[in-house]
This record gives sequence, C-alpha cells and structure tokens, in this order.
Amino acid sequence: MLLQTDYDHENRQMCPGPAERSRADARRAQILAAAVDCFRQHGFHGASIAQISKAAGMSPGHIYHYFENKEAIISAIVAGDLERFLILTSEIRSACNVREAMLDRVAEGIDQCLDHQTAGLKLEIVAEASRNPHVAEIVRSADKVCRESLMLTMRDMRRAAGHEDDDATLAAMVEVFVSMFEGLQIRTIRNPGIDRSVVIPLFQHSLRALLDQTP
Amino acid sequence: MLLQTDYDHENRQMCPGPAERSRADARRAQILAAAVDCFRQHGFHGASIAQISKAAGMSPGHIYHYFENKEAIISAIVAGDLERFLILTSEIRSACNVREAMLDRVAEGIDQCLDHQTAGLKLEIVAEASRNPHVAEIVRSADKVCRESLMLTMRDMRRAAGHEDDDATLAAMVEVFVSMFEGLQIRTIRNPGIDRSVVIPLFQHSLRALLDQTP
DNA sequence: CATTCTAGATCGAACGCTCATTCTATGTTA
DNA sequence: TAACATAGAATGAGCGTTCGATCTAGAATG
Repeated sequence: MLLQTDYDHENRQMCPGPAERSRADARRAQILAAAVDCFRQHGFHGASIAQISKAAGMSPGHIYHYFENKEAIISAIVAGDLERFLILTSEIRSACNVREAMLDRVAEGIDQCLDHQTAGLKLEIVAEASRNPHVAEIVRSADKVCRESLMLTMRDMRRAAGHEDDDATLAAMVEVFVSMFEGLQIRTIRNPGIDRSVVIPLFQHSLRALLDQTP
Repeated sequence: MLLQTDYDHENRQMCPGPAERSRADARRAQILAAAVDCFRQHGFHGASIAQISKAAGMSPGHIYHYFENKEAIISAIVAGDLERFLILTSEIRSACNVREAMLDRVAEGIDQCLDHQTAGLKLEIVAEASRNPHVAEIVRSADKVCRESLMLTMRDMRRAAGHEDDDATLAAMVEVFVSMFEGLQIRTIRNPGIDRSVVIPLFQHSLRALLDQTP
C-alpha cells in the first residue's frame, strides 16, 4: 500500500481480483522481482538499470514508465519488505496463547534470518538506510510500527504471567528480542556454516529468560 | 600487518619507531582514513576515487601509487577492522575472571555497537561480503578466528562453573552471544532512539541466562 | 660547498567505459 | 483513432584507471 502512486486509471471494470489487477501492476511487480534479484547479487548501487531491465525482459527506458527513478525502485522494495513484516507480527499477535505462539515460531523466524539471500538483501537495505535519508525514513517509520505491535504483544504476555512493566522496560525487551534475530542475519553472512539445529534450542532458552525475567 | 606490500627500500637507518615509519605508510593511512569517511557517507560503491582523493588531500592518480585499485582499499579497511576486533577478543580472554570480565564489558560492547557511524560501516562491510567473494573471504576467515577464541574462552568459563559442553553447544553459545551484539548494530540504524541505559541490564540478564544455562 | 643526478612523490589531464535518464519513433489494443 | 506500451538509440555526466610531465629532496660527484 505504501508508495503506490495512484495510477489506477479506471481499474478494469471493478475486478480487483487475482493479485495483479491491471497490466501496469503486473509490469511493476515484474520489475520489482527482477530488481530484487539484481540488488541481491550486486547491491543497490552495483546493479544497473540495464541489468534490471534485462532481467525483467524489457527495455531500460520502459522501466521509467513505472518508476520515477532508481531510488523509487529501492523504496518500493523496502516498503514491500516491511509490509510483509507487519503481516507477520499481526499474525503472531492474533494467536490465542501469544507466548507459546511466539516461542513456537522462533524456529521459523530463525530459518528466515539464516536464509542467505534474504539476509543479504535485508543488510543491503539497512546499510542503505544508514546513509540515504529517504530510505532511512521508510525503514524507521515501519520499524516503529513493528516495535509498537511487539510491545503490545509483550505487555499482554507479561500481564498474563503476573508482571506489570513500564513502557521503557517493554521497549527494551523488544529491542533485545529483535536484536537477536536481526543479529542472525549478520551471522549467516559471516559464518555460513552455522548449525541451525543447535542454535534453535539455545535461542529459545535465551528468549524464555528474556520474556520471563523478574525485574 | 596484513596487506602491506613490502615496500621498505632500506627503511631509513633502522628506526621503525613512531607508528608511521615511512612516508609511504603515512600516506597509506591518510588514504584509508579518508576512504573510511567517504564509505561511511556514501557506501563502498557510492563513494568515488575522486571524493576519496579530495578528502585525503591528494590527486586521484596518486592514490594508485598506494593501492592497486578501489577494491584493495576496501580490503585494507576490512582487514584493519577485523585486526582491531581480534585484539579486543584477546584482551577479554586474558582477563583473570573471564566471566565477570565479559559481563563487565557488555556495556562497553553495547556502546560500540550503538555508535551510528561505526555500525553503518560494519553493515556496509557485511553487505559487501554477502556478494563480493573477496571481501567475504576476509570477513569469514577473521570471523572464524574470533569464534574460536570466544569458544575457548567460554569453555574455560563453563568448566569453572562445573559444566562440560561439546563443541557444537559451545559454537552455538558463541553464535547467540555474538548475534545479540551484532543485532544491536542493525537496531541502532532502524531505531536511533534506542535507550541504552534500559537495554544494558536486560542484555546482561539475557547473557547470564545464556552463559549459565544447564542443558 | 656547490652542482648534478636520480628516483620516488605528486599532479592533473585524458581515456574508455558505463551509468541513469530522456526522447523519439513504432507497435499494440480497444 | 486515440491512448497507452514498448523499444532502443542518444545524451551527458561521472566513473575507475592510466599516463606522461613535473616537482622535490637527498645522494653522488667534483
């Protein structure tokens, strides 16, 4: 939803149907998929429009019908990435036993962080955010939403266990919680031989200690 | 020591003295400092030789007297970065009470990870390693040394507390341990408003749980 | 001590290339 | 026919890198 220039031009007689409503949206998705591929392989600045256009099966010039410039493609990818993350957190939040749902899904989260391709692009995005103010703003505002969602989740979880924490403590819990996962993205680059099956139980142990801590 | 082409040409009557022995080494350091600055601001591929040469106060061509090409500059920075990390871990290892030394230095480590400038460059390096095989090799071989050093440290620490762990468990402990710190580097970009004074005690709590765990 | 020599230090213009972006012409579709 | 889709060449800027010319400081020479 973010960053989608309203471009609907009457929208094909009311059928928002099958994920790709208009030809324009299909082309847009096609470009984004190709760009993700290229950015993974060469980085934001290493990948050229020529490469992306070749991967997307169209001419370089044609890309500019759908995106204002290269940075707009980057922004769209970042926005899509974070939209997906928001969906994940809202899924966790809607589970009946949130604490167990969280711990159960740790393995899934770890596997996602350990995926080399995914991790590479995520790191590329953060590195870009550390110097590109426009990307930084997208990343930070979405991160804020994610943190707030996680804070609410944790407050419920802690209340159910009889703890009442102030906001600062909850925020810190969220930071440490997220740190561990995001750190794994770096780990998988620096040590591709990491053994997931041994890391998972340790991870769960540490998370339990974090979530159950008494101040 | 790494990446220093033997370039001594008789070395000024035997005085390896004050950190910068020859003029060439001084220039080299000057270029590296300027490059670090530029890379932080624009990334490895966003920063140009022209920019770096201006920041270093010399002509573009002159840089090529000291570095074969741009990637050699990147490699030198990565190598220097990791050399410093190795010094840090060896310092921790040589403390008398290693466990307490480690927990004491958590705050220091956190502050370092939370430094926006440092974190930005570290992330740039990892992102580059995720696609540049040459950088990846430097990063991974140094990471291996660091992990081995940390494993030995942890084994001693755990033995002193009466635990005997196998290598896989120790390796996993190291991974989770390092994950938490490296994750902070991402956190400080995604949420610059992070409150260190609340995060530190939580961090220490979680680390204690990790280091003292009974299998 | 003055002069010449020389080799490294340094410069900055020039090269060839690739980039992001633009523009015009043509194809397609309804 | 009208509006949009698409191609691909053109543009100009900027890139990493090379190269020949100049500068400089100390060694060699007288």
